[in-house]
Formats: sequence, C-alpha cells, structure tokens
Amino acid sequence: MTIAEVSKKYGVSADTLRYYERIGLIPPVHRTAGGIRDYTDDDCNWVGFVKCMRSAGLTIEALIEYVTLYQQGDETIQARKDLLIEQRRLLLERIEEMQATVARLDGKIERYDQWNQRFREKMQNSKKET
Amino acid sequence: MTIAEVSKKYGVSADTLRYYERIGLIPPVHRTAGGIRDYTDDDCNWVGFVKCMRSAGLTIEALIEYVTLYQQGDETIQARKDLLIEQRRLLLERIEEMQATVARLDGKIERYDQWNQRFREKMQNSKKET
DNA sequence: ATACACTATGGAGTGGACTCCAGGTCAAGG
DNA sequence: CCTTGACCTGGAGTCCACTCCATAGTGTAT
Repeated sequence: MTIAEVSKKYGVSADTLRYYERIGLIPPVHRTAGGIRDYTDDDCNWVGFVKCMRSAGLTIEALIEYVTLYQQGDETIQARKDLLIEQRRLLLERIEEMQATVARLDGKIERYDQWNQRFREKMQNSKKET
Repeated sequence: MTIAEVSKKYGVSADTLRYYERIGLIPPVHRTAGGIRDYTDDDCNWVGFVKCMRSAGLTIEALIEYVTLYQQGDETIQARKDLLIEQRRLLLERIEEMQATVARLDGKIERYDQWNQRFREKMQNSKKET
C-alpha cells in the first residue's frame, strides 16, 4: 500500500505517517527498490494501533518506548506487557475522571432545567396578568 | 483568597490562573483597592469548574464561550445549557472510544500472557533436557 | 520608613505534535 | 523519451497551552 492509501484508510495525513515513522512511533516501513514506502499488512496494523492509542490519549513517549521494546525482540515481552498494563491503568483512571466530570455536568444541566422551568412559569404568570 | 492560596488549593500555577483570566476562561477576578487579586468563593468555584472541565478534555474554546454567555446574563441560559449538553455528549463519546481502547489493550495483554505461558513451558522443557 | 515577600503586567520563550515547503526522485501513461 | 503526478528528505513554520521573565507596584512586620 502506498502512503496515500494508508493515509486515507486510517484518516492520518501522509505527513503525520512520515513523522510517526521518523520519531519511531511505528517501526520502519517496508520500501520499494526506489525507496518509496510500501506498507505491508503489519505496517498498517502498527498505524491502526498507534492511531487508536493516540486518540485515546496515550502519550507518544509511552508508545515510542513500546515500539523500541518490540524492536529489541523476545527478551522484552514481559516489559512490553507491563507497559501495556500500566497504560491500561492510566486509561481507566482517566475514564473515571471523565465520568465524574459528566456527573458534574449533569448536575449543572439539571439546575438549568429548573431555572428554565421557573422562567417559563414566570412568563405564564405575566401572560395571565395582561 | 490570594492567588497563591488559590493556586495551592486547586493545584494550578499562579501564572496559569492569570492566563485563564486574561483569555476569558474565567470571569474577571475581584481585586483589592491596590489592584491585587482577591478571589471570592465564586471566583474559586470558577477555577474549580474550569480545572475539572479542562482536565476532562473540554476545549478552552468551548469554556470561553460558556463564560462569555454567562457574562451576558439571563438571556443566554438556554444557550449555556445547550452548550453543556453538547459537551457532555462529546465527553461520553470520548469515554466510549477510550473503553474500546482498553478492550483492545486487554486483548493484547492477554496474548502476551499466553506467550509468556509458552515461554515458561519451553524453559521447563529445556531444563528437563539438561 | 525601610526591608522583604508577594503580586501585577506585557511580552517573550517553551514543548508537544504536528504541518508545510523547497528541491529533488520515482514511475506509469502517451 | 518525456511529462506529470505522487513520493522522498531535511528543515522550517504553526498552533496550543502554558511558563518564564523583567520591571514595577503592594503590603506588612520591624
């Protein structure tokens, strides 16, 4: 797959794909003899993985470390697993925080409802008066 | 309350508090005759609100709009409520996305478990062989 | 009254994560 | 071949959300 196709498939710009590869966020992508990127299925999966993780909020730093470990081979399987477990924990933490924020918003929205209610009653009364 | 106290209370630097006020992320804070900020309870609540919303990921843009509407008075109650409802929706969307990512991580972690399992068995076998 | 810690302002600087660009290379159609 | 469009690299530019700084004013304890 060309970079344009991968870009379209995952909704990530070609510039960003090259940038991700340059900083080591994905392993080096397969190339044609001419030096043009030719993404294999594996390369694509890395892109999909990184896109998913990034949009969930994992730091680039953590992902680079994961890729680095991956490239060091089987010795690092435990370390990679630990890394994923830690990131999962952080993710759950953030989800909880966000749920608390939703609850806070719910409270505020409800108070606006009540306020609107009273506002409407007031309007109703002033209509009667006229 | 002085800016230092508010900073400590909410874990937001004094610089950031001044920055938030300057860009209109919180309404203007009460001042002493000498021009020094003297946060009222209301001012503090704004800080707490903004801190909570920001760390949940609401954009500064949306929050500025909320504050702007707030400062325009009762006419904007409905608009403010709508804004909060929309932000709540976005938040839930992002929570779902993150939960999907957690699930994906779970899958990967599980596969690492199995891999480790096999690795250990292999070690066991080679121990027998020696 | 003076020392000293704290605060004010406007503006410059920083770090993260892209995004754009110039100048050159590659490859498929005519 | 040659044109044309997609792709290459290294590096500069941008945007966001702070963060830091120089200079100056405030306020309280001695």
